[in-house]
Amino acid sequence: MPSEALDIPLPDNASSALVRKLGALCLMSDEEITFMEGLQNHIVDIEKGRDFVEEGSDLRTTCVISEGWAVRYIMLEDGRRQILSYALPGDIIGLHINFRAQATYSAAALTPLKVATIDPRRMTEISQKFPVLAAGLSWCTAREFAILGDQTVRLGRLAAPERLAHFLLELWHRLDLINEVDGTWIDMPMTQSDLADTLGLSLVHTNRSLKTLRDANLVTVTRDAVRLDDVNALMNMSHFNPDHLTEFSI
Amino acid sequence: MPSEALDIPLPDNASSALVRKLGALCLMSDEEITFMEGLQNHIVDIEKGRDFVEEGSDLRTTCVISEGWAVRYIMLEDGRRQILSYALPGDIIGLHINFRAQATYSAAALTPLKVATIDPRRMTEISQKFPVLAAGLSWCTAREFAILGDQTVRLGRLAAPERLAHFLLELWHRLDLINEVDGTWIDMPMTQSDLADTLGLSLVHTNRSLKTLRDANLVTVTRDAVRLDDVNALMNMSHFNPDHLTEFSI
DNA sequence: AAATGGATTTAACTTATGTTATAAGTCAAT
DNA sequence: ATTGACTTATAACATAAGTTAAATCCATTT
Repeated sequence: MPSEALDIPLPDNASSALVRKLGALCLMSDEEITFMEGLQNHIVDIEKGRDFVEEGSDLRTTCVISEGWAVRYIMLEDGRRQILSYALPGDIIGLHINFRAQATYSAAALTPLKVATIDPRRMTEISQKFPVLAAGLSWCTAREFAILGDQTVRLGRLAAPERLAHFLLELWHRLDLINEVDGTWIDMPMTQSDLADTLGLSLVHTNRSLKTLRDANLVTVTRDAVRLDDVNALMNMSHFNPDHLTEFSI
Repeated sequence: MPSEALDIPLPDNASSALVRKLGALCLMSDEEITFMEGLQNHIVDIEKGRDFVEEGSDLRTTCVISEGWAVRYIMLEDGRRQILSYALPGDIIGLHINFRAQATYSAAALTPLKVATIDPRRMTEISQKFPVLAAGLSWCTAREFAILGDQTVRLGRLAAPERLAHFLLELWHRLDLINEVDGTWIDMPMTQSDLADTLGLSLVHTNRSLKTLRDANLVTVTRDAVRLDDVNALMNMSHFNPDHLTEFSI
């Protein structure tokens, strides 16, 4: 209603995930929406499991996730792997790569992926020409930092079942923001092994922790989804602070 | 030499830590240096131990560390604390706070601190008017992300003595970049309890890990400093990848 | 000089998590 | 249907890390 009065079109479902995400927090002009959509006209398909950023290699492309899920991760020489973050639709990988020659992480497709690849210099262009978009991207950056902060607490200070609960809640909130949840069901395209590498646990202990939550009637697990059966209990046990994410939802 | 030929003054020791840091990677014009220094004309002193950012409270100030060390941290209701990152001279806390009402972390002074407080809108101004400075700040952001990524690997996948070695190496490299190391000596203004909250360990186990490194002749520890006695061995045991930081040192 | 309080160090014990092994479930390809 | 590769589930055992407690060390104040 207010948007009609102001003649500013709210980005609809036909828009890219990034524009929908940014549209949720700032009123963009037609010109800005058009520019942002135009940035993403080069879409590539990436098959499930494929690495599309490799640590140490030249990184000269900004990737906007259009459809599907990706992970950023670091692999040690001895095979240990740590997943750094999940990139969901609308998320950006490599927003800040000016001056950077080499990627400090790898990225892989957890599902079949559609990615808009953008010349990072065009992102810089945004800051100069479109202050509202620039603020939107700055907001995305702040949000990334908040998510990484929570990830640090999770790994550093939570016990295994707490970590799992905390992570599921984060996913749920993030997916909710982009309208990809169905009630308290969450897609789980990753294997328990991926989950282990996310939570800093062994595969076996990840499975044990999942069983702990199941046995406490906190979650229901199916092959490729999880339902949060008691969100409050999960929040309490894991000290999850939704403010860190919902701050970013207006 | 090249800088004289081009009539571009290299920022000297009289400059702020941030300008020195940025000067190490991009050639700034006189105007840019002056602007950047002018931004930091409001310096406040913060006593050791004081909290100067509090999670949940309004955050409307960007802080540039001018002298001293600070930590960003998150505290759980039950007293568990996790340090998210260290802010050293030249580092910025709250660079991306547009739209953000509330801090998602707290920050405290590890040492007596001199901090330049800046209206975040003036930082936005930079992006529009000074492309070189904007690129410099983007570089700072990318570096933060690389450091947080390493922190995630440290907490998620390294054993206690590995974590400690890895962290010490990170500090050493970061301090080296701002000329605050003396050989392989590193200042250690934090207590072992702070260290524990950094590494996601208990105080006792942090102390044990320190002893492990001491007994292996890898480090020498004094009251307020640590010497890295065998950098190569420390790098090998902790899988430290200096590229993640030195990428940022040209 | 004594006293105080914080920081470090170490020991003894408990617990959480990792490791190895094996079985069972699932899915895709034949 | 049958295989094979991957994934999930559990058990038994080993080890790393947490907890509690107490002693020593240090810096600061009295």
